[in-house]
Parts: sequence; structure tokens; C-alpha cells
Amino acid sequence: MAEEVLARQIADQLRRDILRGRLPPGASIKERDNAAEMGVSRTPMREAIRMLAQEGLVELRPARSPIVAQPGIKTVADQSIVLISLEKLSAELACAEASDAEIARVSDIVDHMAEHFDTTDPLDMFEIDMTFHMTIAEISQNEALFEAHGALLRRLWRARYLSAVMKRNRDRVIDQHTAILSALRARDPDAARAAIDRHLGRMGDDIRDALQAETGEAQARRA
Amino acid sequence: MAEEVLARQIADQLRRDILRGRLPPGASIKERDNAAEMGVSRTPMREAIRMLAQEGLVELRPARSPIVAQPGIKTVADQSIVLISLEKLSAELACAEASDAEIARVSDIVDHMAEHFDTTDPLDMFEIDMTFHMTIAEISQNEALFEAHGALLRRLWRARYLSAVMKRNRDRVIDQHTAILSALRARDPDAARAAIDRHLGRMGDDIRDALQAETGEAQARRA
DNA sequence: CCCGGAAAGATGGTATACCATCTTTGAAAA
DNA sequence: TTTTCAAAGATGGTATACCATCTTTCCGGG
Repeated sequence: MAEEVLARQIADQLRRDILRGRLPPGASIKERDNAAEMGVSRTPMREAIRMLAQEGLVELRPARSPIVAQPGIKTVADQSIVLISLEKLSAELACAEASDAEIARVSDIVDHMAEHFDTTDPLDMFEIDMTFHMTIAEISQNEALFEAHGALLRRLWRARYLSAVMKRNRDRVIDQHTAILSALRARDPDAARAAIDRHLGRMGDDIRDALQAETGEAQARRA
Repeated sequence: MAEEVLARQIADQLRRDILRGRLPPGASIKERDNAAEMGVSRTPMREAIRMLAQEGLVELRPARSPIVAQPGIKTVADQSIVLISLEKLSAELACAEASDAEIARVSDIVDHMAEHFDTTDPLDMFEIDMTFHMTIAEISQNEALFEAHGALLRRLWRARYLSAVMKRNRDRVIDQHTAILSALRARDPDAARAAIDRHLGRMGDDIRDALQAETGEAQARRA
């Protein structure tokens, strides 16, 4: 068959287009047009759209064109609350279950971010930040938790990215990551929960600001 | 178009077949055969299979027939841990956000279960129990939480059902539900978390026993 | 009798054509 | 000019046919 399933490639491409802003929130994604544009048939395009819907990036409407999702402030805030809860649980479990080698992986990521923060493309740096959070979930040794946490993190990708480029602040991020790492090293679940609360709680506020700024921009353009 | 999308109906039917045991864990689900058997084409059958895969009921394998998922003890235990965490969060938020009328809905469910527990089909009673838990998540006023919690609850459907019919115990279930309800009424988040911990923590143990019993049975049949 | 490879069947992936319904548009009537 | 309704186009849902790859089986050589 194909090198790798076509629907997956299409989904990857669409995801990039959406996250990069080539397909703005609210834009309709027509099976036919998009399939033709990418030179594939409707079948895998359809599957790809379903995948992105499952990720929360597009919104399916009965008997209507799917559109790029445009989550409101409340939606993102709600997702942040759940994400924080899951990441606290991850850290708590990791304190009890992770090996020293696995915690060292987290440490490597923190070091790498600290060293290259100013010389790396913001988008790449953001990917690394994502790896940091996903690794914490991964070393909890709880597959279901890793999946649920990852799904939510992907849903918040766009909002977190907007807020990250807006409030880019090297020292704060590094300090907060270091605090989380220290708690993991000390195998102190309570300290880990508190450190994550400080880190991601701030994220929720920043995301709200970023989304409001974007909304204002869109309204200004429309006028 | 159709009364309601065909793929959804197919998924519903397949889900029943799996949960009822007509399609045992490990059974392969061939697109062609199943589609022909149900008198539909492969396209909606394919979509239905993807839906169930997303729910964790079937397992997709690259270039192989999908099979009915057969989660191991560890998988179910991990999912239980996450479920408990999300339901605690739900109750905590519900204490702060739910209206009295919404808490009354929970109360109605508890009353209904207490009144009809002995005269209702176990499967129907189990559905009502499911409603109890989903309602708690619903009245947290957090859509993302409601979705994530519901997804996990559906994944654990089969395992919870097996354990429920095995350890069917009217008084224990009613008492524990009542304890959760009381905490909600008192708007006491800590008491709610504790009550859920007692209720669902027990569930985790029961599920483990039920799965081990089932595995033993299967091995006995094979011998 | 055992092992290896080739052919045939099985099975998921993809393309395409048709259908049902919804949206839009334009013309006719008020 | 405005409103209404019907027709045509757009669009997602479904069916079917073809293709690529994997599995299985069977025949021939060792």
C-alpha cells in the first residue's frame, strides 16, 4: 500500500495549515475542494477531517461543511483546568513510579531549553516545551493518562502557541520548569503539584489574554 | 439524507454486539464481512470501526483486520486512576458551580436507583448508574471535563459492567452514592473527593477481580 | 519428510460515481 | 420594491470497483 497511510499524511498537512494560520478559525473545509487541491480523493480526505475533529481542531456540523474550530475563552479555560489536573496527577505518579533515568530525561529537556532558548526558532522551542510536558505524563507509567493528557495538550496547541509568542519570557519558563524538575527529583508529589499549579495556572491567564487580543484584532480587521 | 447518519447506527449496533459479548475480545472485525452482514457498504462500516477505535473498544492494526480490544489489567487500572481523578475534579467544581436544581437531578437519580434496584434489569440499572456519574461531570459546568470523563467511562463500560454483575450489592452502591450526593449538597469539595475515592477506589479492585475471573474462564474453556 | 518459494486468496486503502438534502439564487407575483 | 417559492448548484453521505500488500496454501526441490 502507501509508504504510510495517506489519511495520516493529509491530516498532518491540514494540521500544519490550521496551526500555522493558513486556514483561519471559522474557515470551511470542503471535502471536494481540499481533496482536489491536494491531489487526493475524498475518501482519505474525509478520514483526515475526522481525525482532526477528534483532536478538536475542526468542528463537524450535521449536513454542513466542517469548519476550523474557533474555541471560545470558556472552552479553552475549561480545557486548561483539566490539563492542569491531569498534569498534576502525572507528576504525582511520576514521583512514585518513574526511574531516575526517566527523570533525567526531563532534566535534559530543561537543560536544552535553557541553553538554546534565545537562539532557537520560537516554534521549535515551543515544540520542545510541549515535549517537556508530555514527558512528565509519559514517565507516570500510566498509558491512559499519557493519552488523555496528550490529547488535551494538542487541543490547546494553538492557544498555547499564541500565548507563548506573546508572553515569551525565558527566565520565568526556565525557572518554573526547574521547580517542577526539582520536585520530581525529590520525589515530592505535593511540591510537584504546587509547582505545576504555578506554571500552568499562569498559562491559563496568558492564554486568555492572547485570545482576547486575537479576537480584538479580527474585529478590527473586519471593521 | 438518512434519518440519522448510517455510520452512527452501525457504530451503535457494533458497540452493543461487543458489550453484550456477541463479539468477544480478540475477534476480528472485517470491513467486508461485517458490512455485508449488516446490509451496508464498507464506507460507513469503516467509519463506524474508527469511531469504536476512538472509544477504545476496537484496536486498529496497520494492514490487518481490526480486532475487539482486550485490555489488560494494567490498562484498566490505569484508566480507573484517571477516571477517579476526573470525577473528583468534577465533584469539586460542581460544589462551586452547580445550581441547586442540578444537584437535585443527581438526587433524583439516587432515589430512582434506590427504589427500583431490585426490580430492574441489571443492564438497565447499570445504565442508570452510568448516568449518575455522567451527571456529576455534567454539572461541573466544564464541557472539556464532561467529554474527557465520558470518554473514559465509555472505555471502562465493559469492565465496569462485568464487575457490577459480579459484585452486585444494592446497599453498598446506594450508600456510597448517597454520600457523594450529601457532599455535593453541603458544597463540600473535600468530602466529595473523599466519597468518590471510597466509591470508585472499590470499583478498581472489583474490576480487577472480574477481569481475572473472566481470563480464568477463557483459559478453562480453551483447555 | 521437511523446507522454501510462488501463486492465489483475503483484506485494508484509495478512487470514483451516484444520491439525498441543504443552500442559494433568481424570477414571478403581490 | 419586497416577498415567496421553485429550480439549480453545492455538499456531505453512501455504494461500488480497483489496487497494493499481506497471509496462507500448496507444490516442487532438497
